Amino acid sequence: MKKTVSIRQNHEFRSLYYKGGSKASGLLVVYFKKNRYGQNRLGITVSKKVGNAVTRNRVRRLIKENYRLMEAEVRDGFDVVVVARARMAEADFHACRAALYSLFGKCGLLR
RNA sequence: UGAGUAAGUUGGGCAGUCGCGGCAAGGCGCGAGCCUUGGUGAGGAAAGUCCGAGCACCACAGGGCAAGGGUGCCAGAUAACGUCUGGUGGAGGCGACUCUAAGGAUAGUGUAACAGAAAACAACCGCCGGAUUUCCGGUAAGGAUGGAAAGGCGAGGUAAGAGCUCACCGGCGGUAUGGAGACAUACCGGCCGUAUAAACCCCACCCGGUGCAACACCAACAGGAGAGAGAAGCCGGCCCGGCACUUCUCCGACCGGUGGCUAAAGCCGUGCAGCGAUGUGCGGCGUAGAUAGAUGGCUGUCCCAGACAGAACUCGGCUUACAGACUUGCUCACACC
Repeated sequence: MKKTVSIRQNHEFRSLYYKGGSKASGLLVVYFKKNRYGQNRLGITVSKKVGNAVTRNRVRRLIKENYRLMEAEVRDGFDVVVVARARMAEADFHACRAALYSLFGKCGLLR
């Protein structure tokens, strides 16, 4: 199984916000854009509005884990950034999973 | 048993399963890297970044003074501290115990709103004496104001009063004794104008600045500087010279890579010294090191249903947040013997 490649550079995030498509729900916002690497890259943004360091870590892990589990069903060749909104602080695994599937579906990222 | 007080420990457990970061071993690959196995992987506050150190660079390179900042009862502990320990004075509590920014008001300056006559060379009312009515003098006992009113309270004394005199208490100064010291106790003296120094200030002691995004090394592109050679391009009739080309060296240095980066004034047990902080001997352990940032998800199960909260160079403290569970010492009340 391939490891999840992450997006790191700030300019890449900004490029996605500026040029990519996006869909939002109450919990999450997804930005996406076709890239030229032939594989997917994931970036996760959790702002300080969500909570303290522990809460942000938990949210980041939830999103990462859910993405990992559904990665096989996602079309290749996209950069995706998932932004957590404030309400994610109270969300559990299943809520996160539902939101992520719904948004990815709307974005046309699922096979 | 109840109430309290001080100190300490712990900070969901177990099983299955899917994952993540270092490390080690083995394997595959020219290599970048990949795979397998093993072991390891957040806190008591990791937090706030408030003090003190190590370490790094910059500045000064010796010393003194000034400025600015900090500390402020005494003694000790410590690498150091604004921390800690043991004391002293003061405050609170029946008590165990707790709290205390606790030098100097006789170096000087300032301030003390409102009220009040007066807030520090006190006379408004009152009281007493003399004039006789409107004034002069004495007086801090009483009234009234205030957070504070000229040591407190009682007696003597007096025209009325007053530390004017005396006893006790308090404060100040001196002497003696005890103590390492802060201080304590006793005696003597005169009765000495309050509070405020987290007001200026005075005194004593201490202090250079910036921080791991420090700093060191490796380094691509652009750019800059220098050196050498050439018969060969351009300017030129030719030489010199200049420009361009090529080679080398140096500077520079984004993104990036490596180091710094974890063994440390370390932790556990125990003996000795000390009231204690702590020191020291012996034995054992050697315990995260990421770089967009690793500790998580799911399922089952148990219980008292899980608080505050996430390492980012490293230590010693302080401060703040915190559900619950547990241990020990001591105090008070009640009951029993």
